[in-house]
Amino acid sequence: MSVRVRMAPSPTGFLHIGGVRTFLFNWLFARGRGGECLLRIENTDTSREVAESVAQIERSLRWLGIDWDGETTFQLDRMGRAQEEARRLVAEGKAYEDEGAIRIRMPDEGVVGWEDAIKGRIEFPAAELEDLVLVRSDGRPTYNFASPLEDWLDGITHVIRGDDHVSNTPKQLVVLRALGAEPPVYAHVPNVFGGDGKKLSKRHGAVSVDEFRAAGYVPEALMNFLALLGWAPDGETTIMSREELIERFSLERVGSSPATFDYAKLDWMNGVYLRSFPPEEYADRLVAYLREQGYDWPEERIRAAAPLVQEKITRLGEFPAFAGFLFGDVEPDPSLLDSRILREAERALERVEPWRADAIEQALKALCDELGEKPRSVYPSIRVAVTGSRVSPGLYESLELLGRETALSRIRAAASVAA
RNA sequence: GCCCCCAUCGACUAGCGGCCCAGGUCACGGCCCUUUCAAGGCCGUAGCGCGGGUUCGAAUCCCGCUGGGGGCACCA
Repeated sequence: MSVRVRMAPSPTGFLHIGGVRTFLFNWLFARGRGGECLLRIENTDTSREVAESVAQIERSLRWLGIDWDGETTFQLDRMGRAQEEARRLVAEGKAYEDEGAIRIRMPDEGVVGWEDAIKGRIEFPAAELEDLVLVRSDGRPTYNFASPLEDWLDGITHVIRGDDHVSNTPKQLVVLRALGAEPPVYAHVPNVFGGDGKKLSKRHGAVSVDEFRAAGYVPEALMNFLALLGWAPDGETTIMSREELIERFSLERVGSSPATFDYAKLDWMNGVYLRSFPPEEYADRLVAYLREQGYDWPEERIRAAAPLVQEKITRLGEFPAFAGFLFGDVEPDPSLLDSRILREAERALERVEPWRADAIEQALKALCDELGEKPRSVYPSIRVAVTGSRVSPGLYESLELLGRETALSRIRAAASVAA
């Protein structure tokens, strides 16, 4: 039997990272088995749905590298079919009308249960189930009717969704049974928390895919990190390519307890990916990122700066603050400047030929010897004068890139304002 | 209130009765390297929620408790 799953976001604004993790599990599961992965928008409620948010959802998924088969479908499009099926159930005596709405009869004894692919056997006492509204009095189907109905019509074999749907499952199982449908395999993945044991939300940090993108995370890292939230191939492996993720993913190894989103670990992992890119690719990504964020800095200069920061920043978003001195003026803090050292540095640097990092290094080292000081006591002043900060990329490379003229004029200017 | 789910270092997890006085990764601490910051190397702190069982033997199985989460709509 070939596998078919579906990702079913509700079109309420942005794409939440917790939901993305669930979609990722669907996607990895399907792709790992040569199956299909559908994208279905769950909008039985017309008032809330917005075309724009659907477009945003699609854009976010694509950016992450999650694709889907066929056209995006809308739950609402099958309203007619839902009404038809509901009427059929009434005719068969399995449902009944109630003040203009149609309700299904729930069994009133025994249990309704299933073998959850992640949580194992789950059962609900039938007495807990109330006769569910299938179709509202205004004719629109409810979620708990439309969703299983569509799963059936679409031939969904595995419903992999959030934990919060566990209590909907018995209802949907009854609906499916009444419809005469073979129920799919259900797999309920635990929630994602933010540090305090509460559902991940804005107060914990970034939550939408767009925010992570804007902060300079790369999709490979985000995907790798998300995959490991609640799933592990073994106890050792942490860095895995998209292909490896697909190959190794399995529902059996998804844990049943909720996971906490650890931003620090994501940062670390993003750094691992950033450092692993070949220099040209790193530069490509950096340029694309800065363009996306609206920086109009010259591309050649960004490319030249890329190697200076690749080992040092963990998110592309750190680039402007870290290497911005290469693209605009600086305002060094006078109290961090030493005019004597700066004048000596100016003198030493004037004669450097050619203006390259290695020659600059020689000159500066020689200066240190001359002054009888350690680099650590003479460099800070120069660094601050030239980069505007005590933290920066390598000093020699920074000076080279900046050019002799700019470098010297910054040093001169700094010397004159030094405290 | 009722129903359902969950429970290993601060975090993600490995562990599916003996190989575990519990392993890996992040974070944290120390040392080394070092022009700052990173990166890298080495070392370290830290955990099976509690109480009963079952068993020769339990982190692993069972029961209870406690704690956390989710759900009880003509929302999705």
